[in-house]
Amino acid sequence: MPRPSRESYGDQKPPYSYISLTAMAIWSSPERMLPLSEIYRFIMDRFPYYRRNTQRWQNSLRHNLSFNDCFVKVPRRPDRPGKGAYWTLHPQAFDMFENGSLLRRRKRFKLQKGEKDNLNAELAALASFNRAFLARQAGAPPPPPLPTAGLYTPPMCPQLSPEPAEIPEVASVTILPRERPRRAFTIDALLEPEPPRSSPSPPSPMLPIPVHMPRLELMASPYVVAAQRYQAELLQAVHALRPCYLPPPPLPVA
DNA sequence: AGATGTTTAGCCTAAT
DNA sequence: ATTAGGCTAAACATCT
Repeated sequence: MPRPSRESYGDQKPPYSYISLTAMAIWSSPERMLPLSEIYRFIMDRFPYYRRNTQRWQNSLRHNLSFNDCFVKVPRRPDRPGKGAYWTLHPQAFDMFENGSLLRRRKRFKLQKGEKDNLNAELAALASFNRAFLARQAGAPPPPPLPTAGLYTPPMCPQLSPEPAEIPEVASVTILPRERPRRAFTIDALLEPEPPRSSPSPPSPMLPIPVHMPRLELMASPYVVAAQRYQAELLQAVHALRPCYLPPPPLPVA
């Protein structure tokens, strides 16, 4: 059976739920996170059906983003102003779909109360860090250009092939075992120098999970990695402003 | 003002 | 019959 092409649904409604469509969009992006407008654009580009009645389905999609724990809202980094936050997938939500099929979910992804509280605390700390950074910047001369002024690429985030694989397609995705964030998301913790890295630990076993997605390797926690990375960049800038008060910037996460 | 985000509610369908 | 997932509408809040 030939695999259906990207546009094969034509003006017909594709058989994917909004959750699936949103997951596809997020997955297709190099950073594994997108602002709402980009999610809309992805869906409209690939599925002509959604070029009509935009108000209706976009309302539904926003409802899904807010309602489902599988989507995580990441505050924008302060040097990337714009409307709305970035949306990403919760790393534990990757096996939501039965047999990896995007056509049907295995079960609703629901975080435990404590997990949700922790996540919210992390993200709130991140947001307040951003506010503190902007406030500091407002009262000081602008910092030197940040090292990665262009496209932001999380270090552990592998790139898709330049032309993203057709979506959906059967592929094997490897999920790295969840690991603890190296730093807590508190201002104090972020202002501490990064602890020395121990010798590399032996590779952990991979957990192969078949899903209908482009081939890629997923890190444990995209938003955590992304957030840590940009906080490191911000700290470099802050350090340049107040060199006598702050510890040296963390080592580049290469 | 318009875009974005949150929440509640009701209806439908499929699975259990 | 009950439950869960999905879709839609709508009211409201917040942000740019």
